[in-house]
Amino acid sequence: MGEMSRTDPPGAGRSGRIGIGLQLDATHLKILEVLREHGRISVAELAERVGISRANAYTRFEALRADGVIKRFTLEVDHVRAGLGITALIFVTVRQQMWKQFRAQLAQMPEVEYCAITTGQHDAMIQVRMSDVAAVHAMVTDRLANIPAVKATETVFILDEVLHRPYVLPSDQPARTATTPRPEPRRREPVPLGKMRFVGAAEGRATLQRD
Amino acid sequence: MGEMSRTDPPGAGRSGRIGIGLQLDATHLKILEVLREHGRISVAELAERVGISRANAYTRFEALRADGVIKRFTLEVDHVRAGLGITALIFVTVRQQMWKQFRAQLAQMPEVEYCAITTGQHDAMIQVRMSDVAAVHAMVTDRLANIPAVKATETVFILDEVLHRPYVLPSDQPARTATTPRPEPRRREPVPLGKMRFVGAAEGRATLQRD
DNA sequence: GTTGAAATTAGTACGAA
DNA sequence: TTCGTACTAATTTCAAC
Repeated sequence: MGEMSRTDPPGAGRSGRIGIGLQLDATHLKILEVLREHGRISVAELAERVGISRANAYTRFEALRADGVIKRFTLEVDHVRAGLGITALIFVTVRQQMWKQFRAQLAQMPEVEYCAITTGQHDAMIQVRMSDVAAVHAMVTDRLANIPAVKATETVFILDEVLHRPYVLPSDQPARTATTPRPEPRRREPVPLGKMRFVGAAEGRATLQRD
Repeated sequence: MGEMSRTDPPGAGRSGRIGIGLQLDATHLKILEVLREHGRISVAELAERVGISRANAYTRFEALRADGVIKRFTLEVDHVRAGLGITALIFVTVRQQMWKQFRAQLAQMPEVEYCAITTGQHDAMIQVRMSDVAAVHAMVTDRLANIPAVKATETVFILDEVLHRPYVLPSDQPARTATTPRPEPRRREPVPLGKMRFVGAAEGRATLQRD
């Protein structure tokens, strides 16, 4: 089988994309739904589950890869059994104009599973998995605190992961209700006061710069 | 190929596990490292990359599955190309003693990619992917606000995902420095004041209940 | 834990609808 | 585009070392 595709996806890896990409139809989504749960089944079995011919499955499968919709195949592990049973979220306040260094430092931290730049009170959220809580403490105080770009951190622990889907698809979106149609008239129901709160970006965040 | 393993992992799916699980050695970790990047390669090629015989690779591969360390094979998609370019985090305050309903409701929301119970100011964090910001708004006001267990929400948007590893492994952990050895003497360096802040659980969280 | 050979399955190429 | 089939190549399984 080799690697299933020797050719590198044309636009993969680049952030700015040139082509518009292929339009996903229901069959494409079905393929992604099946592969989400069974990323290692053969294309023949994939075709059977989706209800298309094998040749068609090969064509679409390769198209999804070539177009970059499918980035890579991977797997899910049981973190506890893998020896890293403690998960923590670290919210980071980044010193402005040091974003580049912040990103560079993070790239060298293999213990970080996820990092995203966010709006709101903090600037970034980091998710780490550790063997014990002491390791989290060490991570925050020794590793993160030594990064000049890090101004402050706030750590919370994850007590339980209720659900964790590899990804969601447009087909997972609930049908827009009558009360919330598409982006046309900009008027919606009055929101129960004090129940919801959107948090905008902190000042000076417009200076967000890549690399 | 079929599904690579017809036998169901013994302890998979159950939360409380009976067996202790197998002890992962360096070879196991290497296997997981390779599969993390190339979840679809053949076991033959896996053996070659890890540097072991094929039969050995089959044995260990199956052991990792049977023991539940490997939960399932999946893939990564480009969310933008898949049509869901907006990612948001919704921090939820849950009405105490309604955790069970909260979990039940979430299970019926396929648009939620991730949900974890956390310590700190809020009770849970939800990650969603949507086609546009209006959809996030609709999600929060129509879907979440209708859940009685949800007392309040706070939404932040993800501006950029700096890095996203499928999972981290013990072999990804940086070597414990001399300043931070293993959990023995409980004394560490003084932490730069005001730089770090751990946030404990809100009051009444001890009532956390499953299902 | 390793190697080698048989049996099965996967991937490719092609013409037809 | 999609389907069906035949051909080729690779993978898994099983046996012996």
